[in-house]
Amino acid sequence: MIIKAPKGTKDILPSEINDWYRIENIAKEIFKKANIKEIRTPIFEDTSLFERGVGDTTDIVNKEMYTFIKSDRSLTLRPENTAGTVRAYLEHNLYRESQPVKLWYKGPMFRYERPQAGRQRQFHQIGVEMFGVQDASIDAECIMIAVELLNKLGLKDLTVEINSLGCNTCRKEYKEVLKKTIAPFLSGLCQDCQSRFEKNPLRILDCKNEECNKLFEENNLRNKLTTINLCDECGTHYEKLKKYLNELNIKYVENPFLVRGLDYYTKTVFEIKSNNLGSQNAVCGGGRYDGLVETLGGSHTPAVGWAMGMERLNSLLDKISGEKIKFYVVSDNQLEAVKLTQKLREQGFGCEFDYNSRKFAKQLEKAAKTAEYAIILGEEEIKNNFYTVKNLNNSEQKKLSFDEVLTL
RNA sequence: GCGGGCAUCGCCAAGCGGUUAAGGCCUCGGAUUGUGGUUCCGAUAUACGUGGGUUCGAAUCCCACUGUCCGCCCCA
Repeated sequence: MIIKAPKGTKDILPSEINDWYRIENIAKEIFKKANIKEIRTPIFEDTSLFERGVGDTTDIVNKEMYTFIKSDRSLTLRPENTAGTVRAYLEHNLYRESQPVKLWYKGPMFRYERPQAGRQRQFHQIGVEMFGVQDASIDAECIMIAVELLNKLGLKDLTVEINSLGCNTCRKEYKEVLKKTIAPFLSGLCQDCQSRFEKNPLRILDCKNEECNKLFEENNLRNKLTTINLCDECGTHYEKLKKYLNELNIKYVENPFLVRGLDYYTKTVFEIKSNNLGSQNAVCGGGRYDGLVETLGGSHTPAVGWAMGMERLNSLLDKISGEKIKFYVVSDNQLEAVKLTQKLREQGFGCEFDYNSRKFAKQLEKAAKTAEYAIILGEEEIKNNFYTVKNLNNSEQKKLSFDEVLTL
């Protein structure tokens, strides 16, 4: 019996690795221009980091974490990387550096969920976190960078959705209004919504349950509840963000029901959705989390960030075909072949040689699949100290010296 | 956690109760002894997810399990 990769995990094979590099390379360029620095944090963290950070009413923390105990310590495979980044920001006193601190990361995340299209148990995110700026201009920059990356990757049919969840004060009021308005219908709502009612009533508006939806529509609840009464500050912040996005020519749709399932979001939240994915259609999600640094033991520090699902991105992109190396040595003398290979590699060229002294026809066939040029090194060449070089794209063949080979 | 679909060689597949279980791709070898990508020939030496059952007989019918995919939920 062959052991298979665990459910919801995938091997990334050599034939697809270039697809990953493409995303990473384009992202790195963009991050560099924006002066965003890379950070790498552990793949597992103290369980309490996620309980406190992500929020213990969230699905992620409630039922999706890979948690294990090792010598009396409860550890958890990171389900997302904002909490870990904030932890590192605090642990290494990054708040004492000049602000804003702008960080990016990429790596595997783990959530115990039922796998389906665009959803795995181990998946990869690339993300950005920016600390220390209250002004909406950084929310705009954050979204701008995400959009730039998606555009550079050549993605089409994307929709940027935005919303504001308000800060703690206005949200508290809004929650009361929500609860008052929904209370009469509570018994008709689904179980999830019933438990959300106390813990996190904001999420009720997000419910996709048919009966809940019916109730909402019959009583026009959604429209009544759409407008969160943002306090002055939050209202201005949101208006400012929209103004920036308009000026930056970033098209967006306001989605008042965009309520994220992570507890730490405040004010701005956004998602970028693709129409070419299945039901898991968010390629990018993020928002502002002004309270998180404080929740995790720091002083009040505003922050914004987003994350993208790399395999979702990949599934939207054309596959890149494998690259060829420069040279392939065709020879019936393996010793000379490997020596030439060594010399060429030392000069910085990709080179392979044929391990079997088989017919040149076979070797050439392999060469054509592997390389741009075949270097034929037979008795005659060795005796007279030259190389027969064949361009495998156009079949041109020349007799060259070693130095001439280097100019190819 | 709840629904639904699917499981035939490395990949794509035909087959729908009695076949030596097609075919294509890929890989490997060969077509008079140093030249590929086209063509031709051949090979991959018991491939029907697993375990039960029905039947004279099952890849084809039934059951269970497992895997996978698609939805719900949630999210990236």
